[in-house]
Amino acid sequence: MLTKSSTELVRQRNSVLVLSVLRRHGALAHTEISDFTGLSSATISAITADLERAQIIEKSEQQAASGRGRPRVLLRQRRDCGYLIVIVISSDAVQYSLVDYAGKLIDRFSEERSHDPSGAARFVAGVQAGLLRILDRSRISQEKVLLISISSKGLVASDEPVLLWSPIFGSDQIDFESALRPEWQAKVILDNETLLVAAALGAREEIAKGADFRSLAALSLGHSIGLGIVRRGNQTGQEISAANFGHMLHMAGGGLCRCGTRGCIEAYAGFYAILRTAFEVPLDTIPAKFVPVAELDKIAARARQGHRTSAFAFRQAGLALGNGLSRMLSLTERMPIAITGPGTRYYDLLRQGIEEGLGQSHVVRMEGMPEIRVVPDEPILVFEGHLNRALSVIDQDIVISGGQGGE
Amino acid sequence: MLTKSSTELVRQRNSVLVLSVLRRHGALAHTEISDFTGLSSATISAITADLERAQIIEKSEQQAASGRGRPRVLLRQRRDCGYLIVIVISSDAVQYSLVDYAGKLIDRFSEERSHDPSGAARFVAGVQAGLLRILDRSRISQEKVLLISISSKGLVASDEPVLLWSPIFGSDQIDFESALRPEWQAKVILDNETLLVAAALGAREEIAKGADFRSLAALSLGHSIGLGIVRRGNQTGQEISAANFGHMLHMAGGGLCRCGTRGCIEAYAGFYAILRTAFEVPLDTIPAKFVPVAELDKIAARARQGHRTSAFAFRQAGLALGNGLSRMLSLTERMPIAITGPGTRYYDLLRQGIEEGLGQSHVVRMEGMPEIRVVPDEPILVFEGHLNRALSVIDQDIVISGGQGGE
DNA sequence: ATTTTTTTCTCGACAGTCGAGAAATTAACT
DNA sequence: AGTTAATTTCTCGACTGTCGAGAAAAAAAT
Repeated sequence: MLTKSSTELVRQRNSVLVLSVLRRHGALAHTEISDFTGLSSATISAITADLERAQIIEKSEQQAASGRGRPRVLLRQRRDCGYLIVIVISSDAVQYSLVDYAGKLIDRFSEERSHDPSGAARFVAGVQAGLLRILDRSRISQEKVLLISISSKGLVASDEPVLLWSPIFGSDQIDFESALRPEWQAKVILDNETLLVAAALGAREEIAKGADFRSLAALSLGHSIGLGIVRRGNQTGQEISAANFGHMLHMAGGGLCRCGTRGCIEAYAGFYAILRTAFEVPLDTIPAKFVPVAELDKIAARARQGHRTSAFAFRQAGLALGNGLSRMLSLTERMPIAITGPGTRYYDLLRQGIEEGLGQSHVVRMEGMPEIRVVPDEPILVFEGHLNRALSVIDQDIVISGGQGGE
Repeated sequence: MLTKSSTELVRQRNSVLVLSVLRRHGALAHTEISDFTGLSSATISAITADLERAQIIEKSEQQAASGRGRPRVLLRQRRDCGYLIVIVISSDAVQYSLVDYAGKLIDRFSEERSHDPSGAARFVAGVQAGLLRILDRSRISQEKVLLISISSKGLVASDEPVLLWSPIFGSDQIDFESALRPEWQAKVILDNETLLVAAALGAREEIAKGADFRSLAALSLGHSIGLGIVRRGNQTGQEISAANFGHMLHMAGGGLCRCGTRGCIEAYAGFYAILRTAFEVPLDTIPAKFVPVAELDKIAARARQGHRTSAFAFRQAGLALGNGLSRMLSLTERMPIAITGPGTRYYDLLRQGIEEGLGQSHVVRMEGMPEIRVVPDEPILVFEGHLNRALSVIDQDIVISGGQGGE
């Protein structure tokens, strides 16, 4: 549905544009902002004056004059304009990070997650406590927290911050919005972890390639399997789509998955599945809840030394991944695939299976093998994705609300 | 990538908005346009005056005054403002339609496609001839044709009007842009046929449900299998994604498909595949190029009378479709599925298999069976999709170019 | 001290939207 | 017939926004 436009909307959009340029390039002078945005100098004056009045940006102290002429006045975000809390939920820990408006990490700690199945209610209480703790450690007032950005593996609702299904809590849903709402007035967003990885890689790609960038998929290999897809939208930045890839059907009536269904990709390519195949345990055995990486390393070592069954386990995993990716590519355009997560250390063993699995489909035979790259440092990408996404949401909100009520 | 906004852009967008409202509701008075768009009366005056001057819309003749007060002056598109040619390519014919700017069908004819494999080059020549013919029959000058909107089954490039793969020409690519470029200055767009069906259904849904509409998939059953997905985008109307669903891998190393790959969905659910299974022909037999519907009707009749192998063929087909759909749903959000195409007449036989196939996956077990509806009149939907899409593209272009050079 | 160079700020012109009220036009009422 | 009420369209001034040009500021070079 189209909607009406007004001159005020123009100002809003251009203000967001200025903030985003500032975000991408750091502190900038008047002239540089004008160059990057394509807006005229007069407009930059007007917009920056507004933003300064609203205490969103500030003039930085005079730096050593670089050349002759009137020295530049650099503009930068006010760090104390607002804060962001990032919560990364993984299977064994929850990491809390406090970030200022300029994107600088102020504080961070992790809390081990006990593996008791006490469920969602207690976990939510833990998150509430964690939030208060990070706030307390840094002595920042609660109102200054503009956004809480959460990520988890699993399936996330598209419009609300609700975790629909996760490998940790199963289908015990968690609604973070309502869990935090009375105390926190900050906006709450929730994203699939691998989606953030894809978003981060997409942003990097876009900086490198510019308009040539079209789309990209990120595949995360670990205890569970995740997939994120980033596509460059028509105009509105880049449109991002999450995925429940790990539990896509690989083979009807196949091996039993942790989720209780048979034949999921994860039941072939998850760590526990590789273990199961390597030890020739029947495929309908209820899988182990958690597999130490050391265990898998041993199997990998054996496989590399030529041990048949071990190599076969990785090959089967690759095949499931390859088939799944080929199915994904049947529904989207051709795109490069980035593989991340702890499973990348076994890529040498998985590769042949992945390629074979891909090769069995029409799209790949027609368009050729997609580019596959390995990007091991997943946690960095997750955090980067959080920042990209969260800070641009904050920019948006801050401009719409016209600063902190000051006008 | 964000881009700068200006006041002129505001006018453009609002002009497009006015045109789109006119499109949806037919001839409207000043006041009504104001109501529908949310723009003030003064703005409507300014915009409509511009559009009238540019000869895009016109005041209609006074109608019988309906109530008291100053009588309304209805505004409507000028039919002769420009024309659209719609080309629907199907396996046995090519249909040409000439439509005026108001969306009214002026002329239409079909040309049988000879089944000779003389290939793409000759086909392109046929299209060129067809275009000239429809132009000639209606005595409309070539410059007045603003857009040529083409649809076909198969895989379409996302940014150019290039047919990458089709059941008819295989991977003999056809670039319609360059094929028509010297003679025709009209814009050329190409869409997957089932995508247009999905777009049309999505538009209907959006009218019925308003903002509640989120997304929808259309599945077309016939000699080949097609899938289109429509999602409501963030702001920019609805974003649409094409799919190569028919040749998604159903089962590795499975039955031989027309495309030369093994195990495609089509190799189980296409008409020829159902025939093959019903007659217990080995699955690696090179499939028939074309299957008369009457032939399939016979099998269906036998199946309905309880004939085992025939019923099995439909069940297998349903299973492949259900598995495929479940895989699609693993990569997207939950959405209703509309089934169209000639294959809908066998839906009673396919249904059980489809539901079983869907039920084998994690998403469906978790979120429940998606809503499935049967919408048999596919050709109408294809044409409706063409019109929706093409006319809104024309509106866009016409506003940007500021009418036909008149200012 | 003056000139050159570079950056920032300011002013008037222009484009767009909006609200209010004037103008137009018909039906209904006395 | 004359007047009033209702309804629609048009117009005017106010406001917001962007832009180009040139003034003002400030440091280096001459």
